[in-house]
Amino acid sequence: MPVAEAAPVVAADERAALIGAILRLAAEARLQPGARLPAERELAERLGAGRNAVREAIAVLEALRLVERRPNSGIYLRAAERVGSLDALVLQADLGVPLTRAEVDELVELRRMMELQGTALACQRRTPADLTRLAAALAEGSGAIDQGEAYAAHDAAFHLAVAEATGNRIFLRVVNSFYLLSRERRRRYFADGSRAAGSQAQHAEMLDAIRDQDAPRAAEIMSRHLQGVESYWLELLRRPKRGERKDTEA
Amino acid sequence: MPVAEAAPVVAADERAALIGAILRLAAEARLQPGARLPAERELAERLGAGRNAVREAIAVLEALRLVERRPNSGIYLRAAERVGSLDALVLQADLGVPLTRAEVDELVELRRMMELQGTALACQRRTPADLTRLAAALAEGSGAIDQGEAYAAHDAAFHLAVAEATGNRIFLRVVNSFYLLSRERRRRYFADGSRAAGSQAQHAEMLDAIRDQDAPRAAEIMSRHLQGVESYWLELLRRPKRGERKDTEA
DNA sequence: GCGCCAAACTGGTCCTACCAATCTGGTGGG
DNA sequence: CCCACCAGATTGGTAGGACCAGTTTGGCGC
Repeated sequence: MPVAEAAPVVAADERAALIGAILRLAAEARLQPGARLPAERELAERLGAGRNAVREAIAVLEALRLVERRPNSGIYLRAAERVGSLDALVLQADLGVPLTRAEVDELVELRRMMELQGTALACQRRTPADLTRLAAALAEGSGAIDQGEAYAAHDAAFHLAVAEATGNRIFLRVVNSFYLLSRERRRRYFADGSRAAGSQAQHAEMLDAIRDQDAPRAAEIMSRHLQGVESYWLELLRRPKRGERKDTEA
Repeated sequence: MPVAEAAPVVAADERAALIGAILRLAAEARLQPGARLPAERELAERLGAGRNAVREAIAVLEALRLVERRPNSGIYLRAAERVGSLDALVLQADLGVPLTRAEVDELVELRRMMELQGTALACQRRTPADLTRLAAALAEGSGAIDQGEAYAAHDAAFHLAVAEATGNRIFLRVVNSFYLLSRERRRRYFADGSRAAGSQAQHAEMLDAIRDQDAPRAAEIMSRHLQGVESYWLELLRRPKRGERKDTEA
Protein backbone atom coordinates (compact mmCIF):
# COMPACT_ATOMS: atom_id res chain seq x y z
CA MET A 1 0.00 0.00 0.00
CA PRO A 2 1.17 3.51 -0.72
CA VAL A 3 2.79 4.35 2.55
CA ALA A 4 2.46 7.61 4.37
CA GLU A 5 0.21 9.73 2.18
CA ALA A 6 -0.30 12.83 4.23
CA ALA A 7 -3.82 13.70 5.24
CA PRO A 8 -6.07 12.61 2.40
CA VAL A 9 -8.85 15.12 1.97
CA VAL A 10 -10.80 14.73 5.13
CA ALA A 11 -8.54 14.77 8.09
CA ALA A 12 -10.59 12.11 9.75
CA ASP A 13 -10.72 12.46 13.48
CA GLU A 14 -7.48 11.72 15.21
CA ARG A 15 -9.21 8.74 16.70
CA ALA A 16 -10.27 7.45 13.33
CA ALA A 17 -6.78 8.16 12.10
CA LEU A 18 -5.52 5.80 14.75
CA ILE A 19 -7.66 3.02 13.33
CA GLY A 20 -6.24 3.79 9.93
CA ALA A 21 -2.74 3.79 11.30
CA ILE A 22 -3.19 0.36 12.79
CA LEU A 23 -4.61 -1.03 9.56
CA ARG A 24 -1.79 0.54 7.64
CA LEU A 25 0.73 -0.90 10.02
CA ALA A 26 -0.72 -4.35 9.56
CA ALA A 27 -0.71 -3.94 5.81
CA GLU A 28 2.88 -2.76 5.71
CA ALA A 29 3.97 -5.68 7.83
CA ARG A 30 2.27 -7.95 5.30
CA LEU A 31 0.38 -9.61 8.09
CA GLN A 32 -1.65 -12.59 6.98
CA PRO A 33 -4.99 -13.53 8.49
CA GLY A 34 -4.36 -15.24 11.77
CA ALA A 35 -1.17 -13.33 12.41
CA ARG A 36 -0.68 -11.53 15.65
CA LEU A 37 -0.52 -7.77 15.82
CA PRO A 38 1.91 -5.95 18.08
CA ALA A 39 0.82 -5.72 21.67
CA GLU A 40 -1.33 -2.81 22.72
CA ARG A 41 1.47 -1.21 24.65
CA GLU A 42 3.78 -1.42 21.70
CA LEU A 43 1.16 -0.08 19.30
CA ALA A 44 0.59 2.83 21.64
CA GLU A 45 4.24 3.66 21.78
CA ARG A 46 4.86 3.17 18.10
CA LEU A 47 1.88 5.26 17.07
CA GLY A 48 2.50 7.92 19.63
CA ALA A 49 -0.81 7.45 21.36
CA GLY A 50 -2.02 6.32 24.73
CA ARG A 51 -2.95 2.74 25.32
CA ASN A 52 -6.44 3.94 25.97
CA ALA A 53 -6.89 5.35 22.51
CA VAL A 54 -5.36 2.26 20.97
CA ARG A 55 -7.78 0.05 22.83
CA GLU A 56 -10.74 2.05 21.54
CA ALA A 57 -9.50 1.65 18.00
CA ILE A 58 -9.00 -2.07 18.48
CA ALA A 59 -12.47 -2.39 19.95
CA VAL A 60 -13.90 -0.91 16.77
CA LEU A 61 -11.81 -3.18 14.58
CA GLU A 62 -13.03 -6.11 16.58
CA ALA A 63 -16.66 -5.09 16.25
CA LEU A 64 -16.15 -4.91 12.51
CA ARG A 65 -14.67 -8.41 12.57
CA LEU A 66 -11.34 -7.32 11.21
CA VAL A 67 -9.54 -8.40 14.32
CA GLU A 68 -9.92 -10.76 17.22
CA ARG A 69 -8.72 -10.12 20.74
CA ARG A 70 -7.62 -13.11 22.73
CA PRO A 71 -7.20 -12.23 26.39
CA ASN A 72 -3.73 -12.69 27.75
CA SER A 73 -2.52 -13.69 24.36
CA GLY A 74 -2.76 -11.02 21.70
CA ILE A 75 -4.66 -9.38 18.91
CA TYR A 76 -5.06 -11.40 15.75
CA LEU A 77 -5.98 -10.50 12.19
CA ARG A 78 -9.07 -12.16 10.79
CA ALA A 79 -9.76 -13.24 7.24
CA ALA A 80 -11.48 -9.99 6.47
CA GLU A 81 -11.77 -10.39 2.75
CA ARG A 82 -14.04 -13.35 3.16
CA VAL A 83 -16.34 -12.51 5.98
CA GLY A 84 -15.40 -9.08 7.21
CA SER A 85 -18.35 -6.86 7.80
CA LEU A 86 -19.65 -4.57 5.12
CA ASP A 87 -19.12 -1.72 7.51
CA ALA A 88 -15.45 -2.49 7.65
CA LEU A 89 -15.35 -1.33 4.07
CA VAL A 90 -17.34 1.74 4.96
CA LEU A 91 -14.86 2.52 7.69
CA GLN A 92 -11.95 2.13 5.32
CA ALA A 93 -13.59 4.44 2.85
CA ASP A 94 -14.04 6.96 5.64
CA LEU A 95 -10.36 6.67 6.36
CA GLY A 96 -9.52 7.45 2.79
CA VAL A 97 -8.49 3.95 1.83
CA PRO A 98 -9.53 3.60 -1.79
CA LEU A 99 -11.55 0.63 -2.92
CA THR A 100 -9.84 -2.07 -4.86
CA ARG A 101 -10.60 -2.29 -8.51
CA ALA A 102 -12.35 -5.58 -7.80
CA GLU A 103 -14.31 -4.02 -4.98
CA VAL A 104 -15.60 -1.30 -7.23
CA ASP A 105 -16.68 -3.91 -9.76
CA GLU A 106 -18.44 -5.84 -7.07
CA LEU A 107 -20.05 -2.80 -5.59
CA VAL A 108 -21.38 -1.75 -8.97
CA GLU A 109 -22.83 -5.16 -9.58
CA LEU A 110 -24.35 -5.46 -6.15
CA ARG A 111 -25.77 -1.99 -6.23
CA ARG A 112 -27.48 -2.66 -9.52
CA MET A 113 -28.90 -5.89 -8.24
CA MET A 114 -30.31 -4.33 -5.14
CA GLU A 115 -31.54 -1.09 -6.60
CA LEU A 116 -33.47 -2.91 -9.30
CA GLN A 117 -35.10 -5.20 -6.82
CA GLY A 118 -35.67 -2.30 -4.48
CA THR A 119 -37.36 -0.26 -7.14
CA ALA A 120 -39.73 -3.08 -7.94
CA LEU A 121 -40.55 -3.53 -4.28
CA ALA A 122 -41.05 0.17 -3.81
CA CYS A 123 -43.60 0.21 -6.63
CA GLN A 124 -45.45 -2.56 -4.97
CA ARG A 125 -45.51 -1.17 -1.47
CA ARG A 126 -44.99 2.56 -1.50
CA THR A 127 -47.23 4.35 0.96
CA PRO A 128 -48.46 7.92 0.68
CA ALA A 129 -45.82 8.86 3.21
CA ASP A 130 -43.17 7.32 0.99
CA LEU A 131 -44.39 9.33 -1.97
CA THR A 132 -44.21 12.46 0.12
CA ARG A 133 -40.67 11.67 1.15
CA LEU A 134 -39.67 10.94 -2.43
CA ALA A 135 -41.23 14.17 -3.65
CA ALA A 136 -39.48 16.09 -0.91
CA ALA A 137 -36.13 14.54 -1.76
CA LEU A 138 -36.72 15.37 -5.39
CA ALA A 139 -37.62 18.95 -4.59
CA GLU A 140 -34.55 19.41 -2.45
CA GLY A 141 -32.47 18.14 -5.31
CA SER A 142 -33.99 20.70 -7.62
CA GLY A 143 -33.37 23.38 -5.07
CA ALA A 144 -29.75 22.41 -4.80
CA ILE A 145 -29.33 22.59 -8.56
CA ASP A 146 -30.97 25.99 -8.70
CA GLN A 147 -28.77 27.27 -5.94
CA GLY A 148 -25.72 25.75 -7.50
CA GLU A 149 -25.12 23.67 -4.41
CA ALA A 150 -23.52 20.25 -4.29
CA TYR A 151 -25.91 17.67 -5.65
CA ALA A 152 -24.29 14.41 -4.57
CA ALA A 153 -26.01 14.21 -1.21
CA HIS A 154 -29.39 14.85 -2.76
CA ASP A 155 -28.87 12.09 -5.28
CA ALA A 156 -28.17 9.71 -2.44
CA ALA A 157 -31.15 10.99 -0.50
CA PHE A 158 -33.51 10.20 -3.32
CA HIS A 159 -32.19 6.69 -3.81
CA LEU A 160 -32.38 6.09 -0.08
CA ALA A 161 -35.96 7.29 -0.12
CA VAL A 162 -36.68 4.69 -2.76
CA ALA A 163 -35.02 2.08 -0.59
CA GLU A 164 -37.10 3.22 2.33
CA ALA A 165 -40.25 2.90 0.24
CA THR A 166 -39.64 -0.83 0.04
CA GLY A 167 -40.76 -0.93 3.64
CA ASN A 168 -37.79 -3.19 4.32
CA ARG A 169 -35.56 -1.39 6.74
CA ILE A 170 -32.82 -3.95 6.66
CA PHE A 171 -32.71 -3.49 2.93
CA LEU A 172 -32.46 0.22 3.61
CA ARG A 173 -29.52 -0.34 5.93
CA VAL A 174 -27.61 -2.29 3.35
CA VAL A 175 -28.25 0.24 0.62
CA ASN A 176 -27.27 3.01 2.97
CA SER A 177 -23.95 1.34 3.58
CA PHE A 178 -23.42 1.22 -0.15
CA TYR A 179 -23.98 4.92 -0.35
CA LEU A 180 -21.66 5.67 2.51
CA LEU A 181 -19.12 3.49 0.79
CA SER A 182 -19.31 5.43 -2.45
CA ARG A 183 -19.74 8.91 -1.05
CA GLU A 184 -16.46 10.20 -2.30
CA ARG A 185 -16.95 8.73 -5.75
CA ARG A 186 -20.42 10.23 -5.97
CA ARG A 187 -19.09 13.59 -4.98
CA ARG A 188 -16.57 13.46 -7.76
CA TYR A 189 -19.15 12.25 -10.24
CA PHE A 190 -21.40 15.20 -9.58
CA ALA A 191 -18.48 17.59 -9.46
CA ASP A 192 -19.25 17.86 -13.13
CA GLY A 193 -22.30 20.04 -12.61
CA SER A 194 -23.90 19.08 -15.88
CA ARG A 195 -24.71 15.63 -14.59
CA ALA A 196 -27.07 16.74 -11.87
CA ALA A 197 -29.84 17.86 -14.20
CA GLY A 198 -29.93 14.56 -16.05
CA SER A 199 -29.95 12.62 -12.83
CA GLN A 200 -32.70 14.79 -11.48
CA ALA A 201 -34.86 14.26 -14.54
CA GLN A 202 -34.56 10.53 -14.23
CA HIS A 203 -35.44 10.73 -10.56
CA ALA A 204 -38.60 12.55 -11.51
CA GLU A 205 -39.48 9.85 -14.01
CA MET A 206 -38.82 7.25 -11.42
CA LEU A 207 -41.07 8.92 -8.91
CA ASP A 208 -43.86 8.93 -11.47
CA ALA A 209 -43.43 5.26 -12.16
CA ILE A 210 -43.37 4.45 -8.47
CA ARG A 211 -46.47 6.51 -7.87
CA ASP A 212 -48.19 4.64 -10.71
CA GLN A 213 -46.86 1.39 -9.32
CA ASP A 214 -45.47 0.60 -12.73
CA ALA A 215 -42.69 -1.70 -11.66
CA PRO A 216 -41.36 -2.64 -15.09
CA ARG A 217 -41.11 0.97 -16.13
CA ALA A 218 -39.52 2.02 -12.86
CA ALA A 219 -36.97 -0.74 -13.12
CA GLU A 220 -36.19 0.24 -16.66
CA ILE A 221 -35.62 3.83 -15.65
CA MET A 222 -33.47 2.78 -12.72
CA SER A 223 -31.45 0.54 -14.97
CA ARG A 224 -30.84 3.38 -17.38
CA HIS A 225 -30.13 5.68 -14.48
CA LEU A 226 -27.49 3.41 -13.03
CA GLN A 227 -25.81 3.03 -16.37
CA GLY A 228 -24.39 6.52 -16.19
CA VAL A 229 -22.71 6.10 -12.85
CA GLU A 230 -21.52 2.62 -13.64
CA SER A 231 -19.79 3.58 -16.84
CA TYR A 232 -18.18 6.49 -15.02
CA TRP A 233 -16.90 4.31 -12.23
CA LEU A 234 -15.63 1.59 -14.46
CA GLU A 235 -14.04 4.15 -16.74
CA LEU A 236 -12.21 5.64 -13.79
CA LEU A 237 -10.79 2.25 -13.06
CA ARG A 238 -9.50 1.88 -16.56
CA ARG A 239 -7.47 5.06 -16.50
CA PRO A 240 -7.15 6.74 -13.14
CA LYS A 241 -6.61 10.45 -13.29
CA ARG A 242 -3.15 11.55 -12.48
CA GLY A 243 -2.77 13.02 -9.06
CA GLU A 244 -5.11 10.44 -7.64
CA ARG A 245 -4.07 7.43 -5.75
CA LYS A 246 -4.31 4.28 -7.73
CA ASP A 247 -7.12 2.01 -6.75
CA THR A 248 -4.99 -0.88 -5.77
CA GLU A 249 -5.01 -2.40 -2.40
CA ALA A 250 -4.57 -5.80 -0.87
CA MET B 1 -12.15 -24.28 4.96
CA PRO B 2 -15.55 -23.68 6.46
CA VAL B 3 -16.27 -20.03 6.77
CA ALA B 4 -16.22 -18.61 10.22
CA GLU B 5 -19.39 -19.43 12.02
CA ALA B 6 -17.26 -19.73 15.07
CA ALA B 7 -20.11 -19.42 17.46
CA PRO B 8 -18.62 -18.27 20.72
CA VAL B 9 -21.90 -19.50 22.16
CA VAL B 10 -21.58 -17.08 25.02
CA ALA B 11 -20.72 -14.11 22.91
CA ALA B 12 -21.70 -12.00 25.85
CA ASP B 13 -18.31 -11.05 27.14
CA GLU B 14 -18.47 -8.67 29.97
CA ARG B 15 -17.36 -6.02 27.54
CA ALA B 16 -20.11 -6.86 25.10
CA ALA B 17 -22.49 -6.92 28.02
CA LEU B 18 -21.61 -3.31 28.64
CA ILE B 19 -22.67 -2.41 25.14
CA GLY B 20 -25.89 -4.22 25.72
CA ALA B 21 -26.39 -2.45 29.00
CA ILE B 22 -26.01 0.93 27.36
CA LEU B 23 -28.47 0.03 24.63
CA ARG B 24 -30.88 -1.29 27.19
CA LEU B 25 -30.53 1.84 29.24
CA ALA B 26 -31.32 3.96 26.22
CA ALA B 27 -34.28 1.80 25.35
CA GLU B 28 -35.69 1.90 28.86
CA ALA B 29 -35.35 5.65 29.00
CA ARG B 30 -37.35 5.77 25.78
CA LEU B 31 -34.71 7.91 24.20
CA GLN B 32 -35.62 9.18 20.77
CA PRO B 33 -33.12 9.64 17.98
CA GLY B 34 -31.22 12.83 18.59
CA ALA B 35 -31.57 12.57 22.33
CA ARG B 36 -28.52 12.83 24.51
CA LEU B 37 -27.29 9.89 26.50
CA PRO B 38 -25.99 10.30 30.02
CA ALA B 39 -22.42 11.51 30.21
CA GLU B 40 -19.63 8.96 30.13
CA ARG B 41 -18.82 9.50 33.77
CA GLU B 42 -22.42 8.97 34.76
CA LEU B 43 -22.78 5.88 32.58
CA ALA B 44 -19.67 4.47 34.17
CA GLU B 45 -21.00 5.01 37.63
CA ARG B 46 -24.50 3.82 36.88
CA LEU B 47 -23.31 0.67 35.12
CA GLY B 48 -20.64 -0.07 37.66
CA ALA B 49 -17.80 0.11 35.17
CA GLY B 50 -14.83 2.30 34.55
CA ARG B 51 -15.03 5.21 32.20
CA ASN B 52 -12.51 3.42 30.07
CA ALA B 53 -14.71 0.43 29.44
CA VAL B 54 -17.67 2.69 28.77
CA ARG B 55 -15.69 4.61 26.21
CA GLU B 56 -14.76 1.42 24.39
CA ALA B 57 -18.38 0.42 24.23
CA ILE B 58 -19.38 3.84 22.97
CA ALA B 59 -16.65 3.71 20.35
CA VAL B 60 -18.16 0.51 19.00
CA LEU B 61 -21.66 1.96 19.02
CA GLU B 62 -20.33 4.95 17.15
CA ALA B 63 -18.62 2.80 14.54
CA LEU B 64 -21.91 0.99 14.06
CA ARG B 65 -23.58 4.35 13.59
CA LEU B 66 -25.94 3.87 16.48
CA VAL B 67 -24.55 6.83 18.32
CA GLU B 68 -22.71 10.04 17.66
CA ARG B 69 -20.13 11.60 19.92
CA ARG B 70 -19.92 15.35 19.94
CA PRO B 71 -16.80 16.51 21.73
CA ASN B 72 -17.44 18.66 24.75
CA SER B 73 -21.13 18.22 24.31
CA GLY B 74 -22.36 14.71 24.71
CA ILE B 75 -23.31 11.40 23.16
CA TYR B 76 -26.37 11.39 20.98
CA LEU B 77 -28.61 8.65 19.69
CA ARG B 78 -28.84 8.36 15.93
CA ALA B 79 -31.83 7.35 13.85
CA ALA B 80 -30.69 3.76 13.85
CA GLU B 81 -33.78 2.27 12.30
CA ARG B 82 -33.19 4.24 9.16
CA VAL B 83 -29.52 4.11 8.51
CA GLY B 84 -27.93 2.14 11.29
CA SER B 85 -25.39 -0.32 10.04
CA LEU B 86 -26.34 -3.88 9.29
CA ASP B 87 -23.70 -4.94 11.74
CA ALA B 88 -25.47 -3.09 14.48
CA LEU B 89 -28.16 -5.74 14.14
CA VAL B 90 -25.54 -8.46 14.17
CA LEU B 91 -24.13 -7.02 17.35
CA GLN B 92 -27.54 -6.92 18.96
CA ALA B 93 -28.13 -10.51 18.01
CA ASP B 94 -24.82 -11.41 19.60
CA LEU B 95 -25.95 -9.66 22.72
CA GLY B 96 -29.07 -11.75 22.81
CA VAL B 97 -31.42 -8.98 21.81
CA PRO B 98 -34.11 -10.72 19.79
CA LEU B 99 -35.09 -9.43 16.40
CA THR B 100 -38.31 -7.57 16.07
CA ARG B 101 -41.11 -9.34 14.35
CA ALA B 102 -40.78 -6.82 11.54
CA GLU B 103 -37.06 -7.38 11.36
CA VAL B 104 -37.54 -11.10 10.95
CA ASP B 105 -40.01 -10.46 8.14
CA GLU B 106 -37.56 -8.15 6.47
CA LEU B 107 -34.65 -10.47 6.93
CA VAL B 108 -36.59 -13.33 5.40
CA GLU B 109 -37.54 -11.23 2.42
CA LEU B 110 -34.07 -9.85 1.93
CA ARG B 111 -32.42 -13.21 2.32
CA ARG B 112 -34.65 -14.73 -0.31
CA MET B 113 -33.96 -11.87 -2.67
CA MET B 114 -30.24 -12.16 -2.30
CA GLU B 115 -29.93 -15.90 -2.23
CA LEU B 116 -31.92 -16.25 -5.42
CA GLN B 117 -29.80 -13.69 -7.19
CA GLY B 118 -26.71 -15.19 -5.70
CA THR B 119 -27.58 -18.66 -6.89
CA ALA B 120 -28.08 -17.42 -10.42
CA LEU B 121 -24.77 -15.59 -10.33
CA ALA B 122 -23.02 -18.61 -8.91
CA CYS B 123 -24.27 -20.73 -11.80
CA GLN B 124 -22.90 -18.23 -14.19
CA ARG B 125 -19.49 -17.78 -12.66
CA ARG B 126 -18.59 -20.75 -10.51
CA THR B 127 -15.00 -21.77 -10.91
CA PRO B 128 -13.61 -25.25 -10.35
CA ALA B 129 -12.32 -24.03 -7.01
CA ASP B 130 -15.84 -22.95 -6.08
CA LEU B 131 -17.20 -26.38 -6.96
CA THR B 132 -14.54 -27.96 -4.81
CA ARG B 133 -15.45 -25.73 -1.91
CA LEU B 134 -19.13 -26.48 -2.36
CA ALA B 135 -18.51 -30.20 -2.51
CA ALA B 136 -16.35 -29.98 0.59
CA ALA B 137 -19.01 -28.06 2.47
CA LEU B 138 -21.57 -30.61 1.38
CA ALA B 139 -19.40 -33.49 2.50
CA GLU B 140 -18.78 -31.93 5.88
CA GLY B 141 -22.50 -31.54 6.29
CA SER B 142 -23.01 -35.23 5.57
CA GLY B 143 -20.30 -36.06 8.02
CA ALA B 144 -21.96 -34.00 10.69
CA ILE B 145 -25.26 -35.77 10.13
CA ASP B 146 -23.60 -39.18 10.29
CA GLN B 147 -21.84 -38.26 13.48
CA GLY B 148 -24.96 -36.76 14.93
CA GLU B 149 -23.27 -33.42 15.30
CA ALA B 150 -24.92 -30.04 15.09
CA TYR B 151 -25.81 -29.27 11.51
CA ALA B 152 -26.61 -25.56 11.65
CA ALA B 153 -23.08 -24.36 11.01
CA HIS B 154 -22.71 -26.68 8.03
CA ASP B 155 -25.93 -25.41 6.52
CA ALA B 156 -24.57 -21.88 6.77
CA ALA B 157 -21.22 -22.96 5.38
CA PHE B 158 -22.82 -24.36 2.24
CA HIS B 159 -24.90 -21.26 1.60
CA LEU B 160 -21.86 -19.08 2.15
CA ALA B 161 -19.94 -21.21 -0.29
CA VAL B 162 -22.66 -20.50 -2.83
CA ALA B 163 -22.36 -16.81 -2.07
CA GLU B 164 -18.63 -17.05 -2.50
CA ALA B 165 -19.12 -18.74 -5.86
CA THR B 166 -20.70 -15.55 -7.15
CA GLY B 167 -17.20 -14.13 -7.17
CA ASN B 168 -18.62 -11.03 -5.53
CA ARG B 169 -16.98 -10.71 -2.17
CA ILE B 170 -19.05 -7.77 -1.06
CA PHE B 171 -22.10 -9.87 -1.74
CA LEU B 172 -20.48 -12.54 0.38
CA ARG B 173 -20.00 -10.08 3.20
CA VAL B 174 -23.63 -9.08 3.21
CA VAL B 175 -24.85 -12.65 3.12
CA ASN B 176 -22.43 -13.54 5.87
CA SER B 177 -23.91 -10.83 8.04
CA PHE B 178 -27.34 -12.31 7.43
CA TYR B 179 -26.10 -15.63 8.64
CA LEU B 180 -24.48 -14.19 11.71
CA LEU B 181 -27.73 -12.42 12.36
CA SER B 182 -29.77 -15.56 12.23
CA ARG B 183 -27.33 -17.94 13.86
CA GLU B 184 -29.43 -18.55 16.90
CA ARG B 185 -32.57 -19.12 14.87
CA ARG B 186 -30.77 -21.53 12.59
CA ARG B 187 -29.48 -23.43 15.55
CA ARG B 188 -32.98 -23.84 16.86
CA TYR B 189 -34.30 -24.80 13.45
CA PHE B 190 -31.85 -27.63 13.12
CA ALA B 191 -32.29 -28.65 16.73
CA ASP B 192 -34.99 -30.83 15.21
CA GLY B 193 -32.52 -33.33 13.80
CA SER B 194 -34.90 -34.56 11.12
CA ARG B 195 -34.52 -31.35 9.18
CA ALA B 196 -30.83 -31.75 8.43
CA ALA B 197 -31.26 -34.63 5.98
CA GLY B 198 -33.79 -32.77 3.88
CA SER B 199 -31.65 -29.68 3.81
CA GLN B 200 -28.64 -31.72 2.87
CA ALA B 201 -30.45 -33.38 -0.02
CA GLN B 202 -31.45 -30.01 -1.42
CA HIS B 203 -27.92 -28.76 -1.08
CA ALA B 204 -26.78 -31.70 -3.16
CA GLU B 205 -29.34 -30.90 -5.83
CA MET B 206 -28.25 -27.31 -5.79
CA LEU B 207 -24.62 -28.23 -6.24
CA ASP B 208 -25.57 -30.30 -9.27
CA ALA B 209 -27.47 -27.44 -10.80
CA ILE B 210 -24.61 -25.03 -10.14
CA ARG B 211 -22.12 -27.43 -11.65
CA ASP B 212 -24.36 -27.73 -14.72
CA GLN B 213 -24.76 -23.96 -14.75
CA ASP B 214 -28.49 -24.47 -14.87
CA ALA B 215 -29.52 -21.19 -13.27
CA PRO B 216 -33.28 -21.59 -13.50
CA ARG B 217 -33.16 -24.99 -11.90
CA ALA B 218 -30.75 -23.86 -9.19
CA ALA B 219 -32.96 -20.90 -8.40
CA GLU B 220 -35.99 -23.12 -8.24
CA ILE B 221 -34.26 -25.45 -5.81
CA MET B 222 -33.05 -22.57 -3.70
CA SER B 223 -36.53 -21.13 -3.63
CA ARG B 224 -37.97 -24.41 -2.45
CA HIS B 225 -35.12 -24.76 -0.01
CA LEU B 226 -35.74 -21.39 1.55
CA GLN B 227 -39.43 -22.09 1.88
CA GLY B 228 -38.80 -24.46 4.75
CA VAL B 229 -36.85 -22.05 6.88
CA GLU B 230 -39.12 -19.17 6.07
CA SER B 231 -42.29 -20.90 7.10
CA TYR B 232 -40.56 -21.98 10.30
CA TRP B 233 -39.45 -18.47 11.12
CA LEU B 234 -42.73 -16.87 10.34
CA GLU B 235 -44.56 -19.54 12.25
CA LEU B 236 -42.41 -18.85 15.27
CA LEU B 237 -43.48 -15.26 15.09
CA ARG B 238 -47.10 -16.16 15.07
CA ARG B 239 -46.96 -18.14 18.28
CA PRO B 240 -43.74 -17.81 20.23
CA LYS B 241 -42.98 -20.78 22.41
CA ARG B 242 -43.46 -20.18 26.04
CA GLY B 243 -40.28 -19.68 27.96
CA GLU B 244 -38.82 -17.66 25.15
CA ARG B 245 -38.58 -13.96 25.09
CA LYS B 246 -41.14 -12.41 22.89
CA ASP B 247 -39.75 -10.96 19.72
CA THR B 248 -40.71 -7.44 20.44
CA GLU B 249 -38.22 -4.74 20.93
CA ALA B 250 -37.86 -1.09 20.18
C1' DG C 1 17.74 -34.27 28.10
C1' DC C 2 13.60 -33.40 30.58
C1' DG C 3 10.37 -31.30 33.64
C1' DC C 4 9.04 -27.65 36.32
C1' DC C 5 8.61 -23.14 38.13
C1' DA C 6 9.31 -18.21 38.13
C1' DA C 7 9.57 -14.10 35.51
C1' DA C 8 8.02 -11.60 31.61
C1' DC C 9 4.32 -10.47 28.77
C1' DT C 10 -0.57 -10.00 27.39
C1' DG C 11 -5.16 -8.18 27.31
C1' DG C 12 -8.82 -6.30 30.75
C1' DT C 13 -9.99 -2.86 33.93
C1' DC C 14 -10.01 1.02 36.89
C1' DC C 15 -8.31 5.37 38.44
C1' DT C 16 -6.40 10.03 38.39
C1' DA C 17 -5.16 14.01 36.12
C1' DC C 18 -5.39 17.17 32.46
C1' DC C 19 -6.99 19.64 28.29
C1' DA C 20 -10.08 22.26 25.41
C1' DA C 21 -14.44 23.32 24.05
C1' DT C 22 -19.09 23.94 25.36
C1' DC C 23 -22.81 25.21 28.17
C1' DT C 24 -24.74 27.52 32.19
C1' DG C 25 -25.94 30.90 35.30
C1' DG C 26 -25.32 34.98 37.36
C1' DT C 27 -23.74 39.48 37.48
C1' DG C 28 -22.79 44.06 36.10
C1' DG C 29 -23.42 47.71 32.82
C1' DG C 30 -26.34 50.13 29.79
C1' DC D 1 -35.56 45.90 32.58
C1' DC D 2 -32.76 43.74 29.26
C1' DC D 3 -28.74 42.24 27.34
C1' DA D 4 -23.84 41.38 26.95
C1' DC D 5 -20.24 39.21 29.08
C1' DC D 6 -17.53 36.40 31.98
C1' DA D 7 -16.49 32.60 35.32
C1' DG D 8 -17.33 28.10 36.72
C1' DA D 9 -19.22 23.58 35.94
C1' DT D 10 -19.66 20.00 32.54
C1' DT D 11 -18.34 17.25 28.58
C1' DG D 12 -15.74 14.34 25.58
C1' DG D 13 -10.56 13.28 24.42
C1' DT D 14 -6.29 11.62 25.98
C1' DA D 15 -2.24 10.23 28.58
C1' DG D 16 -0.32 7.48 32.00
C1' DG D 17 -0.02 4.58 36.16
C1' DA D 18 -1.34 0.64 38.65
C1' DC D 19 -3.23 -3.91 39.19
C1' DC D 20 -5.17 -8.46 37.91
C1' DA D 21 -5.28 -12.91 35.85
C1' DG D 22 -4.08 -15.78 32.62
C1' DT D 23 -0.47 -17.20 28.94
C1' DT D 24 4.04 -17.80 27.26
C1' DT D 25 8.74 -18.35 27.76
C1' DG D 26 13.17 -19.30 29.32
C1' DG D 27 16.29 -20.96 32.42
C1' DC D 28 17.34 -23.57 36.36
C1' DG D 29 17.74 -27.85 38.74
C1' DC D 30 17.28 -32.54 38.65
